[in-house]
Amino acid sequence: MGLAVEKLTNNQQTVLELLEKSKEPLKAYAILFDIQKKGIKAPLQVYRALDKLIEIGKVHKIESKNSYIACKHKNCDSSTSTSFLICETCDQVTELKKNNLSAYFTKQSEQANFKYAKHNLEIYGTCKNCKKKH
Amino acid sequence: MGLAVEKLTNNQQTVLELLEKSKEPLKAYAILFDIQKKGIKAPLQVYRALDKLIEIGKVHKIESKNSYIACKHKNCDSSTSTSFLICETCDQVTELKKNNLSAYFTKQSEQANFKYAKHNLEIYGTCKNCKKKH
DNA sequence: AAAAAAGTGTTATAATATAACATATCAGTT
DNA sequence: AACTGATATGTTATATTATAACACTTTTTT
Repeated sequence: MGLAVEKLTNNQQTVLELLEKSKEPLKAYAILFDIQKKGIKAPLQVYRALDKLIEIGKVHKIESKNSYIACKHKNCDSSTSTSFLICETCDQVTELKKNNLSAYFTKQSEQANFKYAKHNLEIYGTCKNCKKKH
Repeated sequence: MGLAVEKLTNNQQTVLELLEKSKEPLKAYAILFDIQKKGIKAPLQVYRALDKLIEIGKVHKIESKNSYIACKHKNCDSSTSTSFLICETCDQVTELKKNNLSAYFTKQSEQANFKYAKHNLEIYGTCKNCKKKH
C-alpha cells in the first residue's frame, strides 16, 4: 500500500514543474500567467491541476497567502497536514516534517478533549539568510 | 502601556457583537448580510471593521476558512498569533491560549535557524460533543 | 469493444477582498 | 471654541481568488 506513484497528466506536470523550480510559493493566477505559452488558458485548468497535486501530496497550499508550493519531501505523507516556516523578509518557505508536530498537537488537543485529525501551521519570522543580512 | 481599552465605533461594535453571539466563525459576506438592517451596506464597511477588530485582538481570522471569529479571551495578546481547534463535524472553533505554543514553535524554528515571530495554527478534528454522539 | 472513471477545454459566474475619493467624526491642542 | 491631524465613513468601481455547468476526450478496467 502507501502512496501509489501517480502518473501525472500534462497539465498537472506543467503546473508541478513550474512550482518545483520556483523559489517562492506561487498564486494560482501567477501560475496561469506563466504557463499560458504551454496551452493552459483558463484558471480552472490550473485549479484542477492544483487540486490533484494537493490530493497526492505533491503540492501544498499556504492558506494565509493563497499560494501554492511544491513539496520537497520524498513520498510526502502530508497531503492534509502541513507546517511551514515563512520568511517575512524574502518570502521563502521551508516545510517542516510533520512527525513530531502531529504528536505534539495530538497531545495538546487531548487536553481540550478534542480528537486531532490534521493541521496546518504557518510560522512567520526571519530565515537564516535574512538574519545574516540583518 | 499594553493594550489600551479601545473605544469602538458603531460599525466595529455592530460587527463585533454579531461575531460574539455566533457559535461558528462567520464569513465577511455573511456578516454583511446579517447587519444590513443596521445600516451597513457595503463589503468594505465590514472589512474595515474586521481589520480594526483584528488589529486590536478582538477578532481573529481563520485563514483556511476565510472566516472570522470573536476572541473569547480576556485581554487577548494574540492579535497576530492564533491557534484553533476546528471541529470538522459541527464547525465549532476553540481558541488555544498561545503561551506554551509560541515557546514550542520558537524552539522548533531555531532548529532550522529561523527566528520565530508569530504563527497561525489550525487543527482539524472532532470536538468533545461530536465525539460523544459518535 | 463497452463501460466507468478521470481529465480537458470553454464560457460564465460566484465568492472574497481592495482601490480611490470625497466627506465626516473624534481627540488633542492652542 | 476653532484648528489640526488622525481615523472612520459611505460610495462606486474593480481586483483577486475560486467554482459551476456542460459537452467532449482520454485512460483504465472489465
